[in-house]
Amino acid sequence: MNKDVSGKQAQILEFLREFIEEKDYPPSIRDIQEGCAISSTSVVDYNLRKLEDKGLIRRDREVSRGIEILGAHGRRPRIVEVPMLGTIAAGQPIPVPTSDRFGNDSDETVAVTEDMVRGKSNVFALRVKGTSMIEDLIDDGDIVFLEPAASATNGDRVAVWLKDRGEVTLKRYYHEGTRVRLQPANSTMEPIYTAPENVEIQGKFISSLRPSE
Amino acid sequence: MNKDVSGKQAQILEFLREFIEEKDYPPSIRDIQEGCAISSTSVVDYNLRKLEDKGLIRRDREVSRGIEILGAHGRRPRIVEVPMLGTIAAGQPIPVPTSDRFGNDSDETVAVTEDMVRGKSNVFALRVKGTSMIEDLIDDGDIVFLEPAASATNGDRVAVWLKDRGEVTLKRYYHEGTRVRLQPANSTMEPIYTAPENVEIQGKFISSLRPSE
DNA sequence: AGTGACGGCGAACATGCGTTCGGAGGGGCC
DNA sequence: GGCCCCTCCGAACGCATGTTCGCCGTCACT
Repeated sequence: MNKDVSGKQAQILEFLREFIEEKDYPPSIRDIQEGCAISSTSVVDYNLRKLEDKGLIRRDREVSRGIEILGAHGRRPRIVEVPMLGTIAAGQPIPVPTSDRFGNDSDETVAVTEDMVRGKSNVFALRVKGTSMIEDLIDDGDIVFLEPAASATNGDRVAVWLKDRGEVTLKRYYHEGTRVRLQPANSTMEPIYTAPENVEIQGKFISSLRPSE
Repeated sequence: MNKDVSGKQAQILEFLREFIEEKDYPPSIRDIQEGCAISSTSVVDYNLRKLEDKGLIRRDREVSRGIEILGAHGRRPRIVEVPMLGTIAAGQPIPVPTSDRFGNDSDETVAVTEDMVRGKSNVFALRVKGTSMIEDLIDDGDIVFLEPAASATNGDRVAVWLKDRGEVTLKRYYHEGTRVRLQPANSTMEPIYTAPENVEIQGKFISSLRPSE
């Protein structure tokens, strides 16, 4: 079978992409017919079957507009909207992310492709203020994605709540005997030493993103 | 008018999101009816009109499944597929991105939200090999997005083709009198000095992305 | 009680839309 | 020519689906 689509089939495929991009729902067979100047719906059907055979689209039979583009150029990467809960590393407390997501609609969110938060489900985002993690390549203004966590292993980058100071900060976490060392990734800054009871881990670092201004 | 949807309308909206997320095309009114355990199609229609009045969805009348979710939670951020043309900073030449995009379908691409390449149209991506730009927060393994360019102003981060070496590298560009200085952002590395005729600018840095492994 | 807005019901209607079918050119092959 | 395979036509068929319409119960207000 001719694997590389050509002519009419390529045209239909292209039309599919444009239509979906524009309208957010797939075209009907007759939409395709008009859009590609094809004389009969059966020709469209015929070529759609071909495309389906070649694995380029998937059709839900008996369902209006039940066409879905497959393959690298059709499969839309999943987008996740991550709630942006505030700013970190400069004093302000952040609210603990509630598992109750309902009613959050008015909150600011960042939309990212799902590979930024791979696998995780309750991810939240914080905007970084300051350069204390610069050597971990996290700059002022970057966005970090965290997953809720209550504990960490040494070396993890975590958002911690310092009870005595009433602030939240992003640091590397080291439990050293009877104390906890919160290590900035910035050689001009000193680590924070404190008692384990004074720290409350809020989230674990997943990934960071530098918004292109 | 009651702006905050509740009960049945919220349920329908939620069903819409889930259905589209799963199937990639909108549900029919009867799909909604079943999915939300509603007794009549007219009730669905009634509530859809309400939702439309409130500006939460858009309907294409007389069109099957012509429902589109609006608002922050419905509008999918645009995704752009950027061609990944190769690796940069360790010797291998990269092909010049051709303006002829046709037939590129088999090439590897990265899908990112459009804000990573804001405004630009012919962006391409390269995977960074090495740490020569580490102080610009570009690490080994990062992906950089570049726009085609033939010239640059001092301080720009550019991908340049070094004719005598036959390689491409990512550096900061400084034109200094009769020579060009290509400055790594890594204090352990020395700049490259060369003649202007020897360098050919291939692209200008737009943004970088650290894939979460 | 009367009234009117609101949300819901169920049936019928009119179209949208996928599918099917007989048929017709146009190669490639014997 | 005769025979297959691919592609395309046009029309008809029939289920899918959006829409309309009359009617009902509830609630607030008068």
